[in-house]
Amino acid sequence: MATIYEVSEAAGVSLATVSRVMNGNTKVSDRTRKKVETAMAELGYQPNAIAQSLASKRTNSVGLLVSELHGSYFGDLMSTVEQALKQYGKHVIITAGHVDEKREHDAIEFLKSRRCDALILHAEAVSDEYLTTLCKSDLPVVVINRKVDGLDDHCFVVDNEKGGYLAAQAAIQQGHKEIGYISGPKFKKDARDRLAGHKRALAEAGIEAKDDHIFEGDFHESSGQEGMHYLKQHFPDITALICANDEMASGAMTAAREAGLEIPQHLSIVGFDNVLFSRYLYPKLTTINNPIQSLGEMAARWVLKNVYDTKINHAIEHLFVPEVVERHSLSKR
Amino acid sequence: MATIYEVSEAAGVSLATVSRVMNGNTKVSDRTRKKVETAMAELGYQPNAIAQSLASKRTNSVGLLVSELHGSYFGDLMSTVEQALKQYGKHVIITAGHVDEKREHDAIEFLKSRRCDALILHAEAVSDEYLTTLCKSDLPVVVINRKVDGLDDHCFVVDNEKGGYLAAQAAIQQGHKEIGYISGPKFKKDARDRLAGHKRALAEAGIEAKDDHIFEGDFHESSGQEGMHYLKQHFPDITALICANDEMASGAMTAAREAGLEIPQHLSIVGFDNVLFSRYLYPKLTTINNPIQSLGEMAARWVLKNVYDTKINHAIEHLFVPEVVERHSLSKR
DNA sequence: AAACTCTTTGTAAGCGCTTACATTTGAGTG
DNA sequence: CACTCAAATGTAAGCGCTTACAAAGAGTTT
Repeated sequence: MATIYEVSEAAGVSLATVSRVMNGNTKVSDRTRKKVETAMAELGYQPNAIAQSLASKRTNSVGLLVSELHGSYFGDLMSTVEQALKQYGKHVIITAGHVDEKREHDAIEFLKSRRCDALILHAEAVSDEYLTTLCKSDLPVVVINRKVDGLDDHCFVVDNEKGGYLAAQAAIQQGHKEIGYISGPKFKKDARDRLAGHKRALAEAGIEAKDDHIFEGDFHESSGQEGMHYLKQHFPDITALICANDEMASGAMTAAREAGLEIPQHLSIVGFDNVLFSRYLYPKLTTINNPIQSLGEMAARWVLKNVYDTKINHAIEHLFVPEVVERHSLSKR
Repeated sequence: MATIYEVSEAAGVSLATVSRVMNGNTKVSDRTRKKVETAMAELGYQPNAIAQSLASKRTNSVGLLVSELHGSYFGDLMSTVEQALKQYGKHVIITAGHVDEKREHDAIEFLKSRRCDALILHAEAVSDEYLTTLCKSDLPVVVINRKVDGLDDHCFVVDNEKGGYLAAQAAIQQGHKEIGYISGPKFKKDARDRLAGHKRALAEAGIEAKDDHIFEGDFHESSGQEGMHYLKQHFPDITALICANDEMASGAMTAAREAGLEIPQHLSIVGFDNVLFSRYLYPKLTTINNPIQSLGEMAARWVLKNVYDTKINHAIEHLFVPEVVERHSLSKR
């Protein structure tokens, strides 16, 4: 593999000049530029990004931490972030934290050791303190889908409380009064917020929020099934079920059907997130739009603007408001 | 950020010694090791992976090219590969090629410029020649889900022809004779192979393979819907529909239902891939297991063994055989 | 105690680039 | 034609590590 040195020899110029035509920032006369470019082409020269990074202290790569590498939600996130950055020649290095404190921590350390120019974190398990320290360091960091007090400028969040509120409200407006809820794990802030919104809506409508109508799941399909079993067994009179995400809603639908309940005739179901597959469920899932793609795009823009000084016209927003996506799994009581 | 130099000063040893305790390959006395480790801890030292890579000519990262960053299929692939490599301290750098020749090419060049130690490619658009040249270079390369003549040792594939055969056979065994088929895009080898298997099964059963019973989709959900519309309109008498992947099967199910067809009573549907969500469709999708995870794991093992000299016990296989996954979307004629 | 091993540690030369600074070039002046 | 001054190019010092090789210790043996 040819090095810059060989190119400089072949072109009869100095190392510095070759470097200059590569980076295009300083002036080089047309004639020498041509010479260098020919030499590069002849040698099939490809700059060594590692060496460039070491010398320039810039890797042109941004680290992205997600919880999992699979699943619609993270797929959408990764995809948007990558697209947005690639447009400007920046690359993402993706790692998974698996919602485990140590693994998230390790993943972040890995990204730091790779000398990413910035970090975009969908961190669920590490502490607020850790994130705060991280943001205070000179490595630019943004946090997705999590609000940390004092770090507002670094956080991109969706109003989960409002989303929870909207979901419940939608059910209430359809005349439902006995409403079950399958929550996400309570140690997660977004799960708590969604539940809080849910309760607020019930309270406003004068419906008593019974704690045992709430089943705590883990955001995975299987816990949606478990939740459905639990609710069906203990509270056969519920007419609507609200799930804190679409995966659990899908699980609940399966379980409901197995129990002989038709959706939405016997039981209405509302999800949350509006992941891609929610529209392919049967019946198509009524859900709350979680603009994860917008979050990802904003985070990417923030980085482009604040780290790479890219001129971006769009304003940068930090709070996103969810909306109800009406489909077919919710109907009149 | 502390450097190795500061650590060496703090510990009162030379650079080389610090490097030695980091890499743990050469002997260092316990006493100095302790001293160095303390110094590291005190300074919060974190090795600069970039500098390490430049000096050692090894990045401990392997490049992974996928077509998309979203979708179950690639999610599963990325996830498995990452897990397998992480176990041994190796990392993946993921890029997307978007099934476009230029973009795939660029993505591969990017991975090369990042000096990955090896490449795992799910390349669909670049030419066989390009891949062959690549494999001949001194950068270790393996190819997933694509067989390139002469590169057998580098390819990990599933027997798509057999899969197509099995899907059709399953339908035939249930007494179906009028069978529709929604194919993947014909420029893709795997799509062609699956279709070839399909035709072979029909031929063996003495069923005429009518070309207009075959709709060419693009492996995406929407083309499944289109295919269903087309078939329903032109060949209302088909009783079974085989789709070249699960996404299209899901689209077809939606379209079928909208057209008033119940599954599997009016129409049986068989998919291909057995992606995660296929079991959450309603009815649960009968499909062909595409062991993409095994492919990913094998590819990772190959790299560990051949590039990193890791001692791995398991044998490395190159050809995987698909199986029918019986669920509820296929029933007797 | 000298001679000889085998370990442990240090020295210094890169790895392939970038970039501050110095030097050269050459067009534009009076 | 000597004289500026800006533009183009070159020089060389790193960036933070690894690693061959040299040197120094620490035991052993005679």
